[in-house]
Amino acid sequence: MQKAKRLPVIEKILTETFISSQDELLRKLKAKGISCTQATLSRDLRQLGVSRVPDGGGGYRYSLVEKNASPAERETKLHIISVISEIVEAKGLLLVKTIPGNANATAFYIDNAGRNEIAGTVAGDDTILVIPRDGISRKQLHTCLEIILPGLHERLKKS
Amino acid sequence: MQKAKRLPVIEKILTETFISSQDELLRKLKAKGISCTQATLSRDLRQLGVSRVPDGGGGYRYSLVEKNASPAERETKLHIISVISEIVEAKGLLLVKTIPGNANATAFYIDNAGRNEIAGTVAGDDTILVIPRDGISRKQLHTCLEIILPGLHERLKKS
DNA sequence: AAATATAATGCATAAATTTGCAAAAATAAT
DNA sequence: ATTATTTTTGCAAATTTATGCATTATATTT
Repeated sequence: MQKAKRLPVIEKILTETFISSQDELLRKLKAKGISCTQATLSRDLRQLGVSRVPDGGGGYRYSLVEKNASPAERETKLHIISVISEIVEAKGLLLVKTIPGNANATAFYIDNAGRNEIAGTVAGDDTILVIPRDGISRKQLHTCLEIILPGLHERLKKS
Repeated sequence: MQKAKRLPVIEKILTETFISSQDELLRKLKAKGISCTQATLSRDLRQLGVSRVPDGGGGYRYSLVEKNASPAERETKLHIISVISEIVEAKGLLLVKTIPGNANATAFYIDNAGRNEIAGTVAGDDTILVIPRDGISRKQLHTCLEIILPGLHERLKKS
């Protein structure tokens, strides 16, 4: 089971390289010491929300649309991550704690990540309640969280 | 040869309907009286710059990213079209005439359409020079123009 | 208007992607 | 700790998409 380590690597490769097929991605992963099958990549790409767009010259490329957003947006993501102090799970919900006054901006960011796993959020001043959609398991929620805000797992406290 | 009438219809269908495969699109087209093969659609979609994105729930959908832009953006397109008075071809270039003072905004719009066929533009006060990339035929240029600013063909004067 | 060059398409086939199913791995529950 | 669940994956098969080639229709040139 190496999905957790594979996804971030895939994201990285996609933002740095021009990839036009899953087999090509497969080779790039192998080169980085990660091995799986193309079928697995097909599933990963879908979960990551990767789309395939015409490259404007005969071919196609896989694109992590959100990541290809403006530099300002990436900045925001880093900023958001830096502002989160702690994450707690309770009653199947997620409590995200931020430094005072930053809950709303953070909640907005989470809402706009466009993740199907999250039903919605409610934010106070320094705390956000993230409500998962019915049928989403803790595991799925964690993976989702890792996708929109990588590296936060470490700050996650089990209740 | 019905590509010219097919492309706009495809665009319309894609903006109005949730399409998840080329065959599905094929059927929708048939229903509208346009018939072709899946192979042709594959080529059309690429030319239109249609991408395939995860729908957030197990499947994929074809999406005309630029069209799915904000209402404000569509407004802009309509506005741009309304502001163009005439198009003339000369020396393999395209001269787009606008009402006074609107050339720059229009040129900006054309530049940002992200069309590979166009090398660049130069705008004065009411005239834009559109420079096609080498190897692009007049036909290709026309199709390209029709894609970014539909309905303008009628205003095109041959030199 | 002929002749020549381009572009559009279908057909069949190749290539790429997705998916059902079963086994292995990981997580949660008792 | 064991047992029961859920998740991850590979494999092979099914589905979907792309493409080489030949043909017909359009456009350009002379």
